Amino acid sequence: MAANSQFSMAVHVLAMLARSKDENVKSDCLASSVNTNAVVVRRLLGQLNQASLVVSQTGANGGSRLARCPNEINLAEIYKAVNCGEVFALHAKAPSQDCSIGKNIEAVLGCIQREIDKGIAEKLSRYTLQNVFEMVEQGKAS
Amino acid sequence: MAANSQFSMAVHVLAMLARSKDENVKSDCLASSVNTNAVVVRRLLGQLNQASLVVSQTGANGGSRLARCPNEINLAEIYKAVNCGEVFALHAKAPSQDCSIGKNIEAVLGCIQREIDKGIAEKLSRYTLQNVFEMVEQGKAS
DNA sequence: GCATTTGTAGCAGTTAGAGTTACAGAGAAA
DNA sequence: TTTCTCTGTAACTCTAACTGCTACAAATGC
Repeated sequence: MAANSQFSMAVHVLAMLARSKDENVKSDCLASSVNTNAVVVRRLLGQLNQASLVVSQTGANGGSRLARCPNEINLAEIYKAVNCGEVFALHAKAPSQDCSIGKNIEAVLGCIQREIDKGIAEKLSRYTLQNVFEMVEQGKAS
Repeated sequence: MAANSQFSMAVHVLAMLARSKDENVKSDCLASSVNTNAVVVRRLLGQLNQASLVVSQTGANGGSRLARCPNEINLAEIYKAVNCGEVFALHAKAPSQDCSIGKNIEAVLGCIQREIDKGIAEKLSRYTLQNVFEMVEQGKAS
């Protein structure tokens, strides 16, 4: 499966930023906690920046920080920021239009897909970054 | 993203089998409707067979058919049969254990992940293959 | 000016999946 | 029994996507 670990990495990074409050955190520092390369983190921060979740600053004493309070950011926003946003993909190649099923299956699946995606967003939106941060700090997983 | 179109293909194939009732359908026929290769379909049918959703027969007049009535098969089962079953992947490489966040984030994310996956399964289980088949036949997407 | 840090381009390595060919084995029908 | 038809599966290539890395321009504080 498309092991999309971008979301996990994003939550991890944002939790680090939540811990540092208004202080800028360098991509190097984030990268070593996530255990990856600083460039990978900066690419991710670029996406989070486009979604208005973080603010970055170049230059000496630069780095990134949250654009909003941790309790004003929910996981659905994060998911949306880093994901194409579909649980499952529709047909890679269009099915045969000569077949009654091939002709209509995509519309039906698309409809179901949207419903599931809405459900995911709804569930994720119940968690704020603040909630996650607190769970992590308390070392409890629920 | 991990464009996992296996689920779409599986529903497509199973809908074709639902249409053919107890008659065996050849992988060639399924492949041409899905617009892919027969071997790809047979690999998928192997997974569906392991999940007891279809029965296949080798030899002349062989092929595949549903193992159960279409109204006794729901989409959650199909999803489970072809998917690793996680919305998002956890960290590819374990995060730094020297960081309080790195140390606990995986447990927290794992917990959230399981909750979301349960939500997806719950929503998918509301649709039977029969429902999908009828929607496709009627050419309506809801 | 100088040191530091981001943003981003460009490249190599890895992985997952799709598509293809090939062939052994099962099973119906003559 | 032989033959014809299918499935199951292995092996290979191609492609797309992601990761990791180096490099460097531009921004910014001192």
